[in-house]
Amino acid sequence: MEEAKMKEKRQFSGGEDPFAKALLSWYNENRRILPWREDPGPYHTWLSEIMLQQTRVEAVKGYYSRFLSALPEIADLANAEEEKVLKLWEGLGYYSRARNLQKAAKTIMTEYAGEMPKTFQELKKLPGIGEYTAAAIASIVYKEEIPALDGNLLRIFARLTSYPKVVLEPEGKKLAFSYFQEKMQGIDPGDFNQALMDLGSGVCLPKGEIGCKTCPLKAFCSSAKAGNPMDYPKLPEKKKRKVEQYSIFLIRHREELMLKKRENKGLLAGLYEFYKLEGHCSEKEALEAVENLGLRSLRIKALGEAKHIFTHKEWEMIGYEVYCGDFQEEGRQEERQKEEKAVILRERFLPEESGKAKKTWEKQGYRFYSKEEIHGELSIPSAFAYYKQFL
DNA sequence: AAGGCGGGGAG
DNA sequence: CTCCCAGCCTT
Repeated sequence: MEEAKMKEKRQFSGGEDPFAKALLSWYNENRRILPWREDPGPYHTWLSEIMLQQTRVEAVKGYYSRFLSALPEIADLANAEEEKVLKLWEGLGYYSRARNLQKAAKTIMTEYAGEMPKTFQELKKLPGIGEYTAAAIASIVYKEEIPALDGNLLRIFARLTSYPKVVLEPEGKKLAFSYFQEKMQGIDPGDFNQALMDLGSGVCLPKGEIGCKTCPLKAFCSSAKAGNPMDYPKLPEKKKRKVEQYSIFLIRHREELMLKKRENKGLLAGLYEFYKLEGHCSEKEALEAVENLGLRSLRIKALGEAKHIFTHKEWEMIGYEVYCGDFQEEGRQEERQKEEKAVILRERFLPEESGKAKKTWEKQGYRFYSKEEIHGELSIPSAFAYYKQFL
């Protein structure tokens, strides 16, 4: 009911060009109702486009509304703690997007008087905004006639023209750009772009059951005529993933757990991780490692194996949970003796002189965090999803 | 031009 | 398992 009403409210003019007319007419009937479309504006469109980079619409919806509730205006984003922004992004992936988003927000506040720049060229200067995103914002919000070439538009172009080469390469993008820009003249460019995106996600699918029968552009499609749309787009050669092995440690002391904030660049930048060693170590080696950190281990439990697949690498992990006693001078004698009885693998007393080696973990950047801190503030990536269940 | 950078859904 | 997703940045 509500949906039908909103659709009715907007009509999309396809102009006189038959291609655009067919596309926009289809869009008018079949467009998706999405939060960022129904409540548009520079900040909303920008946020949605960043979240949607290499990410499915369904995955974004929840993050989008939660993010906007927490940070409703660009100024709120600019002034927020980085930790908070990352927490809002936790699990969404490509975390540099979150950092760049906030960096750009700060730039907008200081260099643009708090107002989003309004042209493709200016938008593209902001961190995290590349060719596609600048085109998307410029066309949707400011009606600039620029095709927003994402995976959908490139795939559709390749099929429409039976493009014989890899369309993702510069030459293919250039041709696709000209092709669509010519057809979007005189039409709302935001609608044109989004119509193609919806067509790509609902009809002109990458694989599976392709919807040529219902496609509004069939009459214009070279590969459909030839009967081989699935031969396009031509794909680049794929590369092998590198496999890495790690041992993951849930090191507990009293009610706290040892974690480290990762470096601010590279893989999973700025996120938190468990104590971790390269390679798969045995239970015995695990205990030695813990003791080398300057900790007194009481119990160890194998948590099992887990695998996480990234785009370009693969982690094979084994995990241990290690309970640690108080450090040397801490704790009462009585309690310690009780703890020692709980040792199931072997007993262990740190010699007094090893007090010097105490807290080696801090030198390596590790710290103990409470459950409240971990759940409320720290962002732990999904790569550790299997071990997060033991939190 | 090539490679790094997440995570998840679908076939 | 493979492919791909409203791509961007660094080298």
